[in-house]
Amino acid sequence: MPPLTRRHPLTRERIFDAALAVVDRDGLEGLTMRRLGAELGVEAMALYRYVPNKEALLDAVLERVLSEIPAELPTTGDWRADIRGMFRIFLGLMRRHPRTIPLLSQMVLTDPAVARPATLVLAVLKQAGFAPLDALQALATVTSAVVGFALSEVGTAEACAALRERIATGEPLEALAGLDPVVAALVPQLADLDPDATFEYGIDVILSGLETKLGR
Amino acid sequence: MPPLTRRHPLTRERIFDAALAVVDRDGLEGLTMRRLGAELGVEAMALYRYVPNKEALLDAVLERVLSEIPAELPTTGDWRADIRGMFRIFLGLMRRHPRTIPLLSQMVLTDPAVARPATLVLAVLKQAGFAPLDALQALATVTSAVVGFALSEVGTAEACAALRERIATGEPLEALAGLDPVVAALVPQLADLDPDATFEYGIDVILSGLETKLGR
DNA sequence: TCGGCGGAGTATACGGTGTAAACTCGACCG
DNA sequence: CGGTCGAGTTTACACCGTATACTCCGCCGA
Repeated sequence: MPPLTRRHPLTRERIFDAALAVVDRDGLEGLTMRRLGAELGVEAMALYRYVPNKEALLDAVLERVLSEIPAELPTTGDWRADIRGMFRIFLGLMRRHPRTIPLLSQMVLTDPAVARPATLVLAVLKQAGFAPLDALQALATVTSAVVGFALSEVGTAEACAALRERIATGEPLEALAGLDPVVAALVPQLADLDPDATFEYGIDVILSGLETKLGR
Repeated sequence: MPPLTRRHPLTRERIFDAALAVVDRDGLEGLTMRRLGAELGVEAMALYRYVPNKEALLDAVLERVLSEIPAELPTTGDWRADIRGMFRIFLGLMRRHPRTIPLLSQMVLTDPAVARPATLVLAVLKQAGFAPLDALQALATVTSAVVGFALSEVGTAEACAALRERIATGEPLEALAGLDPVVAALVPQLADLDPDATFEYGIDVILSGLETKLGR
């Protein structure tokens, strides 16, 4: 990356790259116009020549993240495998940029950056034989689920770490006080759940559910 | 509600009620210590006698929302119907308080207010015959999905309204430019999707998927 | 009846935020 | 070589969360 000179001024791309880097490192509330400016060796107000406001900056960061989704994926002919693959790509995205998940969780289909990968899923579902309306609802189900998965996975991650520590030190969990003890005994085991296994479990559930819908 | 007097000072409960009211009305970023104080006829700093900081205030708002979940629900003996009912209760919660969804989407199971309804689901799954580990993973699947559903539903709601308008005026959708036209033609129909039907579709998918898991 | 005490709420202040408006100043073009 | 234009800076404002010090009322013991 060339240094910032009169001949190589700021760029929207430069700004968005730096913004994503800041978010990845410091989280969403660590992204500040002044901090981002400093990251680029520039005053905060310089950014406003390239971005109308902070909201637009965040939109662009979301788009930058989504752009990591390949433009097209090889389809195997097995729609279940294809959907599973897309699930995994999206989860990978969220694991690479966990601090952007609040952004990703609020994406809407009318955003072009979102519509593109969505049509990939739609195409696979259509090919699989889903009727148009069913394909749309299946798309909603799949995307909702994968966003929910990623949200709960990263959200629970550090909580689970704390939980594990509390269990190791033998400290009781006041969260479970007063609950049905038999059931409550299950909750601490959440800390031992393998995220990948849980994720694959969820995919299995949704895929076989979709299969049932398709067969009917 | 009695007026604010020396005999009836502020209360954590009063504060949390007002905070939820503000969030419901103005959204999360409309909730400000000063605004909340004004709402209660008090200076912002007065709140700090009852709440250590704003984060704790938001936690309490989340808890207040979750407290609307009934302490126990009548179980019908049909686990599928019971899970469906819990899905609907949770969705209702999010529809009643859509601006709190960013809060709800980040809840963790170690929070007592979250653990209580979670054990309700776990109990039903256990009763249905799920092995402990499966019940946990099924719980993760169900909660992830319902959070994802609600997120995408309210997130898409106003976008769909705009979409419908754009379609009515015949304006083309630049979001779909350059995409496979056959597939892209499906996307605008999202605006016509009935939220309830989409939601029930998702429940169907997950329930029949879980059933498959149970049968194996 | 009085005095002081404690606690609820206030006043003030500080560093941080997003951003509007005016400004500077160097590189290019005629 | 002088003017212009545009990238970046400076300054300013309203608002944010919150630390600290303050005020002042209502109760309690004497």
